[in-house]
Amino acid sequence: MAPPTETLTAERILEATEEVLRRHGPAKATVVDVARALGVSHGSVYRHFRTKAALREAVTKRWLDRTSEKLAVIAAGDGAPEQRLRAWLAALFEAKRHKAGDDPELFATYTVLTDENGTVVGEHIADLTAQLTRIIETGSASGAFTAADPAAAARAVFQATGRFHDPCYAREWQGPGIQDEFEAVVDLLVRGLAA
Amino acid sequence: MAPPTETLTAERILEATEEVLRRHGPAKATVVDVARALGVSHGSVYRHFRTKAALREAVTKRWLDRTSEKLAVIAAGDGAPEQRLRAWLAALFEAKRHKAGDDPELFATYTVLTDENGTVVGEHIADLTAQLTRIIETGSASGAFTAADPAAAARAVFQATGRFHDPCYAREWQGPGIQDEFEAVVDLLVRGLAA
DNA sequence: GGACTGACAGATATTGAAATCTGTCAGCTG
DNA sequence: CAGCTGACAGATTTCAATATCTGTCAGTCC
Repeated sequence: MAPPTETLTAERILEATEEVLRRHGPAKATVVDVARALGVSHGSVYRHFRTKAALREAVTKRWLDRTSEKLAVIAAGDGAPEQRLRAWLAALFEAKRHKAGDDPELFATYTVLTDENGTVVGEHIADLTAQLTRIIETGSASGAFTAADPAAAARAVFQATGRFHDPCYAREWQGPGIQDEFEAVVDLLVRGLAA
Repeated sequence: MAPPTETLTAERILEATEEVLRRHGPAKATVVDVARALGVSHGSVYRHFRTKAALREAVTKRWLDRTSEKLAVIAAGDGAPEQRLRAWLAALFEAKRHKAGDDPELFATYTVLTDENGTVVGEHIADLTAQLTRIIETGSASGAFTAADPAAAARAVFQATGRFHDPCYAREWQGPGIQDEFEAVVDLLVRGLAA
């Protein structure tokens, strides 16, 4: 299948694993499939990843990191904090909704993997919350927000918008009123922060 | 098992069904089991409920209605709207957390049933949101809240607190910081409503 | 004659044997 | 000798036969 005469790296294995997951889904994607896609024996894959779980965890981390990086650009922007907060939340929602709507099967795969890898997801959430904290801190400094504890406020904002980024709500992201609902929640939260 | 010489009512069937669900769990609870528990043939159960799904739906509705009724008392109370809102949300969270922590198996059963019965759950949510709307309307009238559209605000509050009542978060309700997180979100929302 | 039964057909779930997969490692290969 | 292979043991999954369940209805019993 793939060019067999090329050094086997963790990166190439991850790429092949994503492809296998895309093709077969999370339930039927095996380490043997990954090895076959790479034209090597499955023993070679175990040289780079101790277990199948570790391999899937690494794929999950890659996926989540891609989202983090995109949002970090917005968080580090230089607009008004309130606008940056709105843009950041909208981008998070849009990214998730887009993925879920575009390729529901792949999104289901992604959801299964995140369910298996609580630790990696926890780190991802910590990362996103840290980005939110920075936005709120900027706002507190400029007087746009009045948050005694920006980190706590960031956690509250993240949790209160869960309906618009948590995969367990994915099937509701295609409904008609969803955009209005998103804006209503964000307005309420921004008003609470600015109070 | 049960006294067989007594008229068979929908109510008695529902009671027996709850018991069977409690004992066997949602996957293994059959109509035959329910009939056996009542000392009748399963054909008799089908005289009162057209399908197994309808029977399970009726059980689900009963469960949800019990919660609605308890909360309606708080919603109709006569304290300050802000305090009533806080009390209502706290009662909703406490009720769910208590059920989930007390008897996780029964709660899992309840979760499976609600997943099957989207329509009934939708009505339940509409009911709860209507209660919230009434609280917010009172607050708008008295000047405690400034909500242009109380129904929309109610939906936003309900959705923003999903983490503290939606069963998909049940496993996180036992964690240590959860009470603080709940209060942080409620504070933020109340500030937003009062702004 | 209205409430109930129990046999039935088709759908669904259970079971256990066979196939596949995971993870290891001694040995091959370049 | 570093990287890879492929055979292997134990765990997991698949598959098909078997059993159980759902929903109906003609017939029984007050």
